Amino acid sequence: MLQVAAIREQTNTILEGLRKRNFKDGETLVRAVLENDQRRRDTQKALDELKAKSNADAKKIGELMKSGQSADATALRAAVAADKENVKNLEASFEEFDQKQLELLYKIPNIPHSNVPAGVGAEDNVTVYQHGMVPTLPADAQPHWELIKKYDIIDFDLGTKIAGAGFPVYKGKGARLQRALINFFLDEAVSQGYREIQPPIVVNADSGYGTGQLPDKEGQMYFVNEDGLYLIPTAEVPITNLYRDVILGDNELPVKNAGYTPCFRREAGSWGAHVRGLNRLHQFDKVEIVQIRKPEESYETLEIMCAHVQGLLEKLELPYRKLLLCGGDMGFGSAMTYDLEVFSAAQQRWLEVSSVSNFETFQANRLKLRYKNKEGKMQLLHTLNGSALALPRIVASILENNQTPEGIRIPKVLVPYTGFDLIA
RNA sequence: GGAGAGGUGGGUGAGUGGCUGAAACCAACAGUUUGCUAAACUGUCGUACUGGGCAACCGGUACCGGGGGUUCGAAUCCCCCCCUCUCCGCCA
Repeated sequence: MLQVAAIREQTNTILEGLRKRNFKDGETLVRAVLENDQRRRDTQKALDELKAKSNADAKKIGELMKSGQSADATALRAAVAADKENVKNLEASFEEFDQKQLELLYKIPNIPHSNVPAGVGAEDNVTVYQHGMVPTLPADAQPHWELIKKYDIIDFDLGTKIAGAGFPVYKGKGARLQRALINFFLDEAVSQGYREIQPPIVVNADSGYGTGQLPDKEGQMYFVNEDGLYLIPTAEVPITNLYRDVILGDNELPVKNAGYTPCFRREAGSWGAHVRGLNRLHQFDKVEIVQIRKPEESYETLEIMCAHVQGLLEKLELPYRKLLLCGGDMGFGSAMTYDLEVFSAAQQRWLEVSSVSNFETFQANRLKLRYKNKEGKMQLLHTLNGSALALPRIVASILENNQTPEGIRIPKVLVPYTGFDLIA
């Protein structure tokens, strides 16, 4: 969430940023924040002054009683008791303004970085890099949802039977391929200096608010009502929340964590034409990389993280393109996002396999994640994260792009992990 | 799930209803001294919001697991919740 001070002091910059995002209610919300902020501060001032008076009076009563002037003490006591009612009222309205402020701030998305192109949707994203040849497949090439049946490696019907649609069962070499990819991705991350983390895959509400899934995406997470826990939609949530309410020392920075987790998404209302097979699931596997950086380093880090992901795709021999998302297509909390898309030959489509984002202070502000800078001043840190990588669409692409008359060819780099080089 | 103990500043840990935003020690930081390292000594050493200077600063308020309550006044008393530890039960 944005800082009120920023909204107050750089109102025009903020409004401009929201317009770039094509965020409709920007003007209204910002105005409401400013108005509420003023009232909140006025109330606090009045409240603080009244409390200061009461505190002083209370102290005086103690002194009077000690020196035996109990008549004076009793009189003063009555006066303070009268102030108490006012304190209560002021407290109540302050509470209201404070709560209102949070509610308003929760609704305002992050401000895009100046390099982010304007635009309203996917068609305005900018392709900044493209790599690899789009393979030409034989005329009888099949999409992955056919291939998985042909080779009996992923079973949607079984998943539907034991859980529901969107919960596939991986079998034999299909399961082995999953494990190979997870291990490969983790090894690659560790070799780049990331610390491997295995977090819980359920989180409490505080964590959901910390990284911004709540209240924004309440209905998109599975919720365990009995215990008040959410199934994580991405490892970003637990791994970033490790640093909720943390003040990091200079020697603890930068933070580079990576973790594999299953991810759970309800995907309510998002099942459309292009979601067959592995393209969209309720449960999938992902290795996530998370970095926490000083503000001045974060954009350089964003490029480095992107390069890491691109390296993975190149090692897997997949043709991909790198998109710089336009203002209108970015996630709520992001200041700049690159999407990486792999070309799926059999579907003739680009599939998003990774999203790498710099959140600047947007998450850190909610998380209260800070450090002391050289001048000894407390400062919010920048958080970044990226998928490195999400498995299902990678699997889909490998299956489709690498299909041969003999079977599915496994990328060389994975063979040590799978123990086989062909799914036949 | 049952019984008991406990949750205080980065850590250990004191705390009588007003003199406590909180002792002491350790750690950290700055300085002094010593030929270096070390030691010793001195000082600094929570966070948030807020008012003013609109900068190094000064003031106010709040915070001693969280939330309520009693009281003129609560870290200290009462209630609820959460968490940790020990023992028992159950169990991968």
